[in-house]
Amino acid sequence: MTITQLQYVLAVAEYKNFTLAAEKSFVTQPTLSMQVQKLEDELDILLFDRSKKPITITEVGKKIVAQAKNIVNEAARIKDIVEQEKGYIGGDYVLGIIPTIMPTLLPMFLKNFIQKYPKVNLIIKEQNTESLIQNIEDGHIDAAIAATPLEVDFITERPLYYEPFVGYVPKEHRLGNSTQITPEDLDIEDILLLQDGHCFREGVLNLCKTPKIGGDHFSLQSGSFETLINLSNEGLGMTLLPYLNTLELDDVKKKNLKYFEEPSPAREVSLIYHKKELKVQITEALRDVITGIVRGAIAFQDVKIISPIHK
Amino acid sequence: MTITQLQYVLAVAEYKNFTLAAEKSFVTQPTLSMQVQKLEDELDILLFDRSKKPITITEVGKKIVAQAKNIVNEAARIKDIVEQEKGYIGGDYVLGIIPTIMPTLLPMFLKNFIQKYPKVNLIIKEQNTESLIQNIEDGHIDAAIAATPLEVDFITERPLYYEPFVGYVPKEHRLGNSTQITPEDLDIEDILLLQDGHCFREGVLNLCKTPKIGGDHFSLQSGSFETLINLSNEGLGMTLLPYLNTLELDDVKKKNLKYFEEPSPAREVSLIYHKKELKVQITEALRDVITGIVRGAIAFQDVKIISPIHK
DNA sequence: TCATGTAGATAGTATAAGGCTATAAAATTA
DNA sequence: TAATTTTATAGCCTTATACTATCTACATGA
Repeated sequence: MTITQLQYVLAVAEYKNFTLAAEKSFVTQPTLSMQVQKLEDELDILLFDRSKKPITITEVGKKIVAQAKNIVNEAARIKDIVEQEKGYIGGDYVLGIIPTIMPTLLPMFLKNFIQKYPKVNLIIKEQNTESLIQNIEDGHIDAAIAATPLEVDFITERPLYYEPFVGYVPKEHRLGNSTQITPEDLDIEDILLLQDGHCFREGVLNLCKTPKIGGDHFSLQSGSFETLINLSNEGLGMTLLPYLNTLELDDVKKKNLKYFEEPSPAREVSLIYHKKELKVQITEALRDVITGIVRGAIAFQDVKIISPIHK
Repeated sequence: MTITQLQYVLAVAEYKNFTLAAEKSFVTQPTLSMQVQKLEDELDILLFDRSKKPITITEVGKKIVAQAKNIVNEAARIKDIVEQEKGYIGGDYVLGIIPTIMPTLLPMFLKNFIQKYPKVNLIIKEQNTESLIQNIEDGHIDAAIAATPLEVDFITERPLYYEPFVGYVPKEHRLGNSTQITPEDLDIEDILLLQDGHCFREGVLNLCKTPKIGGDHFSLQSGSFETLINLSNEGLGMTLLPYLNTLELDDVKKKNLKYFEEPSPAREVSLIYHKKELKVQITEALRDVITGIVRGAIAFQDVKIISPIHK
């Protein structure tokens, strides 16, 4: 039994296809097939049922795959330990970011980070929270930036900042004349929200439903806040913007912003990664850069965190 | 990097000697040396300082060794999973037992166990608690039977039974006429104890010192209770016997037994093993056999457990 | 001091492992 | 049934991993 064989098994388990698994493992299909067979012979057990299409994993196979994940992860940490020892910060690093954070946060730290750590090849992927979690589990993403808390058992969350929400209320709206707003002012019937995540829970906003417009169900898949603002201006209701998104608005639109009374509802934005930490130094470096930069940009005192998950 | 290489590194780390490590790994010294070198080359780091005698492990080496232990352990579990799946209960199984439990407990379950699981090659080692813990950490012992709680972080304890202590008091002794005794009756100055372990702590007996006789320090290294009884009969003081040891005494000696008032002080005897469980099925089988047999032999209700460790 | 012993490194070699290309076989899809 | 996709097999080459034999470095003691 070798670590390589276990990696091949993991690839097959993931892609349910030997040819594809071989490609992803950067070897030819026969090479991978042979190694998987060898392991099956050695253990004298069938890991995959090749008679079905797509290939299925046997019951023992599932247990072995789970354990193989462990082993491969732990083995990867050896390399980590060595790099940490050498003080080397470099190599590929895949960072996932959810769409509603990407456009505002990335420009703030990217240039700074790649200047400071030129040997790191940062690969950014925009994905929704669900995909991020899956990819972290599979080891395709080294860390991600998302709204927390997520309460996923294999994920470590390191809060980066707390970002208050700001109301965007056109003049014609029923709240158009108020200077400050409170969570109680909000009404599910005239508020526009992105589908991605933010579940405004009990005690704060209590709007844990699919956004509606009028009576029609209407969901904005990976829409931008720009779209929400435009819809809002069309009289379809008010909306909520994360604080960082309000900074780049033009003066006309800024006039429609209504801040919440403190404690302002806010989202917790965290760097998340697998509990079996890999590339620790890069993750720490990234966290340092982001918190250092954000510290200046967001200085709200009293916030109330809104959980992004639907229970 | 291969699992084999990591195993070789572990062997060198343990024996601090390449030749011996090679022997224990059942390969020749050059083979092992080469593989260790190859790993060092691959990681581009020195794991061992060969200039010193005996060999020392570098700082990085220590971290790598710790991680290698993890990996090798996790890899061993693969075999475990397969055997569990096949329902196979067999192979070598090394069980450690402390000297004060060995002579009474082993005869009770050994025959039964080897009949029930003929494919298991049970290897029994008598060792003190300290050695057992070390050997469990090093993977040389699969499980052990010892007095608990030990509070060792990498060890799982599974209590087997609670064994009360019984006083052995010769007629001439100051307590010779009492029918029952209490912990308060005991006096460090006239009690004979084995050095191995049992630390009678606050709240129960509070005799956490090296046994004395008269004023002279006198310690019985791995002595038997037989010796204690003989010394006691010589007028050197009373002693304490674990319940199971009292069953085999002759009638004359049995008359000197004084039971404690309930709650009787007792030791907790547990099956202990590494948290990264290996050979789970055998361990479970062993536990089943022992608890099944002991259930009949010990039926005390109210006991107060004495911790075996010195704080 | 010099022989002697002990421990680790090195050299040379046989066998096995792990990779490749080419191709066959099996199963699915058109 | 033909075409396509997917996995298994065969044959070959290179590298790894084991071995034996030997060398080197360093203690140790006569």
